[in-house]
Amino acid sequence: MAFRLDDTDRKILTELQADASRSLDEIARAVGSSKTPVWNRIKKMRDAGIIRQQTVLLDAEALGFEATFFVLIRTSEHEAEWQRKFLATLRARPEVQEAHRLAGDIDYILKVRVKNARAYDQFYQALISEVRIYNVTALLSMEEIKSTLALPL
Amino acid sequence: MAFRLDDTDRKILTELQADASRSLDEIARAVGSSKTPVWNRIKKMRDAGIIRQQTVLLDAEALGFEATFFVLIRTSEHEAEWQRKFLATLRARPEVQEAHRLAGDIDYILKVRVKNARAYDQFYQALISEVRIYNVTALLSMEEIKSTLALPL
DNA sequence: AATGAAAGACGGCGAAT
DNA sequence: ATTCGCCGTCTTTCATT
Repeated sequence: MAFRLDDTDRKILTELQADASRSLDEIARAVGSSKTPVWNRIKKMRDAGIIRQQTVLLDAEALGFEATFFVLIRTSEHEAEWQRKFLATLRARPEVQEAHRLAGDIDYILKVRVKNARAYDQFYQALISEVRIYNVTALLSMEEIKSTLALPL
Repeated sequence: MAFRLDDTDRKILTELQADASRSLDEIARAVGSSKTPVWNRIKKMRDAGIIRQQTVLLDAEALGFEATFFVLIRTSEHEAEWQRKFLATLRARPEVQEAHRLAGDIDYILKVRVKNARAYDQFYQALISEVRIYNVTALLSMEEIKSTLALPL
């Protein structure tokens, strides 16, 4: 899984992360190379799965998604079947933007993005009706200070 | 800031979120329209800031970013100057992918992505040396179950 | 591994409906 | 607000060094 990047690869990824809408020529100029080699490198990284997806970042607030919750979950269940169902539920729910299994006494953390507090409650009710959960703490975000996916290469 | 989207706008955004590398013609076909109207709508949404950025999603693990922490922060300081400095620090630190100010007894949550536990410790030491913090809990992710930015439009 | 050329596809925009 | 269609630019490939 460890992919060897050289300096040029890293520069290309940095440029693409910052703005993937630019033309190959512009990217090439920015990294001090030219079209074809840059194109070949991008293709290689795409094929290797380093570059997963090309997408657009939307303004969630402007689209009416005004509430973000971080949800800390403790469970007493650790059977395979319970976990399978829990994960399937999380994956199926579009308001769940992130879900991680944790080390320590909190078992899972979710990031849930919804239109309002009511929509969160609906999600919460649906979740606990589908799987047994021992303890849930919801942290409500008041302000998104920073949000980026960019990796510091 | 509330932007009025119609059904076609929503479909376009859904398609772009799923794969922004496709041509205008393909997007247009997918949403049941044609090139120019789709182009005009995208331009409008771009200008309105609904579409913020076009970017690539990278495979963090394959690039050696193997540790993700969620960091819960309590502070006793609530002065403007302290907060200004704290936010500036978070924004300047590339390992901080997300930072939210919270309601409730936990004041802030961070998502921190680093190469390994050592790199996290370096971040932590740098953070507490720059600003006074009352209490920090770091939650280590064992498994990323889900990660998406897609909003359910 | 990089350059240059070249075909075809695509974006961007205007005119017309 | 959509269709058609044009032109210039860009992607993608290949031959060459």
